[in-house]
Amino acid sequence: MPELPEVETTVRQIRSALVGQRITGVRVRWAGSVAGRSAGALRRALTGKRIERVSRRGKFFVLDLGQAARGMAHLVGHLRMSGRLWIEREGLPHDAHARVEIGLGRRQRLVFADVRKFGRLYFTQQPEEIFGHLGPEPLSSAFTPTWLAEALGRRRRRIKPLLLDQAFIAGLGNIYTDESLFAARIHPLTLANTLGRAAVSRLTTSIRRVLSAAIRHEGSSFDSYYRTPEGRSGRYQDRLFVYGRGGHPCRRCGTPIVRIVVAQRGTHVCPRCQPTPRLRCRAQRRR
DNA sequence: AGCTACTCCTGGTAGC
DNA sequence: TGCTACCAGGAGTAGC
Repeated sequence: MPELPEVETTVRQIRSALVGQRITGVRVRWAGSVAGRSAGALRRALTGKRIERVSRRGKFFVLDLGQAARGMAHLVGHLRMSGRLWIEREGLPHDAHARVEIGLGRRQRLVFADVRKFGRLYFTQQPEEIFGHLGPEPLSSAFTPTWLAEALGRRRRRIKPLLLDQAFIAGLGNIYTDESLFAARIHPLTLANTLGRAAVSRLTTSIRRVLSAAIRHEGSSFDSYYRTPEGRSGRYQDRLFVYGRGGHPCRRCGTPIVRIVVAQRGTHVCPRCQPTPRLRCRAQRRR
């Protein structure tokens, strides 16, 4: 499922083919993929616009359209569970799961495909209305141990659902949250404000390292859903320590990885490397 | 504030 | 072989 590394990989691989292109037309094959407006309205809004910039914010991809002087418009999208983007030659038979096709110059088109139909495209003048609530980018300079320690200290919440909360940090999903917590040797049920300075420091480093390594390996592909725009599977799934490895031996200590459910999400932990938080330890110390 | 349940949706698979 | 039932899961929302 596309998280930050998969969206980053996608954006990097479509950027050079898109920037400078003018949109020649739009075909919506599944109206539900377009948020907030009709297929016709999206076509009228996009047709004729020039793509100036392609970027990412959290798990959203962003196409900046038109000239800043005349007020930028933006095509923002979220791939959710099974969305994909790629560029192909105009005239090919369309993909079975193609939901929106955007005509470009040079007889090419940008395809937004999505098996499970959870993904969405938004056309907007005000992208902050769509992703303004997002927390900091974990690979930016704003994401520091100091910031994280302060932010965690204010939350009485289990660390895993907090890391999955896009308003807290942008871009982490189920896979990279489990991997980051394992790398930091933190149990997913630990209360955020009980983490010590050393643990917060490890967590900061782990999140950055896990995401960077996943980007270097073009993300993770488990099922047939995620492929890069160039058609390759990701390679990071072969390097995972816990996600999807329930019952298999921990790569660090050999203890079988356990799958539990936290906040309705499958969650993978090494019971030895990530000891269960003992909420009574304060009371015990007092005795 | 933070938890759970529910919704959207399909392909894959377990069970019969 | 072919059927049904169930599950995964990002994020928004409702209700407690």
